[in-house]
Amino acid sequence: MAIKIYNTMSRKLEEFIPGGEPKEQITDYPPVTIYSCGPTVYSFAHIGNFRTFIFNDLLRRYLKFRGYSVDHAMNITDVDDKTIKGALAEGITLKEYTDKYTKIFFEDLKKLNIEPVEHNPRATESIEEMIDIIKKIDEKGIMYNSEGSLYFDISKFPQYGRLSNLDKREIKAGARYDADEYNKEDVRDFALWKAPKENEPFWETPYGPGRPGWHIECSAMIRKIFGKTIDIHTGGVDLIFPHHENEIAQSEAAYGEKFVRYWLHVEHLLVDGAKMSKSAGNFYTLRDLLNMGYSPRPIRYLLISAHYRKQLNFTLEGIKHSEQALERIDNLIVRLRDIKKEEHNFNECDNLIAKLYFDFTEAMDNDLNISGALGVFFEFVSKVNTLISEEKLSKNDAEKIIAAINKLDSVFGFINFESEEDVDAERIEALVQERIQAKKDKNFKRADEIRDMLKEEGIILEDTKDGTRWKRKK
RNA sequence: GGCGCUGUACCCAAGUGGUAAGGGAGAGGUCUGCAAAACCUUUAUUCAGCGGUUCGAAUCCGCUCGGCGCCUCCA
Repeated sequence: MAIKIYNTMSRKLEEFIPGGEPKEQITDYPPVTIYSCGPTVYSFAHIGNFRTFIFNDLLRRYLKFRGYSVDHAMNITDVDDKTIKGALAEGITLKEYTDKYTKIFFEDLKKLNIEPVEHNPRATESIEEMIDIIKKIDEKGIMYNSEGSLYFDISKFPQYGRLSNLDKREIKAGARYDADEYNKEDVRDFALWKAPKENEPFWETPYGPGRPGWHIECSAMIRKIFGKTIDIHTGGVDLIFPHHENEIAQSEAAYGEKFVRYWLHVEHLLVDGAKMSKSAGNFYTLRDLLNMGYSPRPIRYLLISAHYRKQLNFTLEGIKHSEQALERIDNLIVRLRDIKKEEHNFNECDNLIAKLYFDFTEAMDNDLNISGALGVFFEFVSKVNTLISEEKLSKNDAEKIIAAINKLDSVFGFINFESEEDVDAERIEALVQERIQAKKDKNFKRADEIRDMLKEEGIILEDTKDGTRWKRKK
């Protein structure tokens, strides 16, 4: 059984073979090389952006779950029109400006429980490698210089357009192909290197001073970090054209070898039925939502729970639904931890867990079908709840089940969330004890009073036959 | 105009040829001093619509209607 993923290049579901060479065992494969297009650090990322980054996270986590090791890079674009403009507007250096938003970006990633990746190259730290590629392209005569800017010559790269299927495209009447201020021979040619304008930062090169075009950094970083064909390249669907098409053109023209084996593209997050985007103004940042009182955990759940190739319509109601779903999982774990029974009289626990793994893997192997996998998981939750109600599980069974849930959570990343120690634990515990005594004394008025008081603080009490447990409402 | 994604219950969402997963919400029941949690039962003769292929289709084909995106910076 192998993982199947949808490759934008072939528009088909393909069996995933890292390195292009089938091996006997998963552990025989070299680390899976992944490159993900990261953010341009000119302002806060919005949660549409995070949908893609959470998908990247799901992908690498699942590969690891399946036994692959991963070598994953995500870039930080820290020089482009927007960052330059932003720095200028604030009267600080480009570096000061981009450092600020880079830091915020990584904080947000952490809040969403997105694993750090192995490499986070910055565009401004990869100039040398960009020039290397440009030299190669130059040697092959596939570029030209126009007013100090260097352009890739589409007409000399016949494969251009294979990824986006736009090679034979007709130009829509009125399309703004003349938007670029520079002189290009063909409207579809794109800048490898841009001549400096007034007040803009620039780097000295054998081709003269200037700054990178947008697409060159990804090609350069991939070469710098991986040095050869990579397995997976990810990004939002809006990057298929022109960004990824241009990356392919640059890298394959320069090095004459296949650039990427599998192209994975994440569909957009919609809000009110339209694409969430900065320019449209219809976006939420993570901070917006946190300020509204939502937690990162249900946000992660919501963004991860729909299949990545389907548009997902974001609503605040969706976050609430996610909170409820998570509560169901949390309640199960609380119940499992509460089991004290020592003797074993149930023999199906291992089978139940084995089936969980099998069905989960089957769903996820199919192009990372997380919704199917969640269905499998919640069926398991129901079964275990029933077993607990029937008092069939021992403490040992419960521990095995918790371990299995944690194993799946190495992929989900929304169950075990960092939670701070409860500073009020002692006080709450004392009140709980007082209430137990009140109940014994049939003083239900006082008992309810305590319960209501704690509820005000968001603390839920649950009476079980073994005593009272409490939890914070998430 | 070209290239894509998409339309499944009140909401979210799997299923891509074998007779509709799962979550939320709703209703009834069990348990409980009352709750909460959990469990049980229940909620789509039907998958935008209409044709076709097939023993059999939500799944394949055709047409129609609707939503979204890319073709310009964009995850």
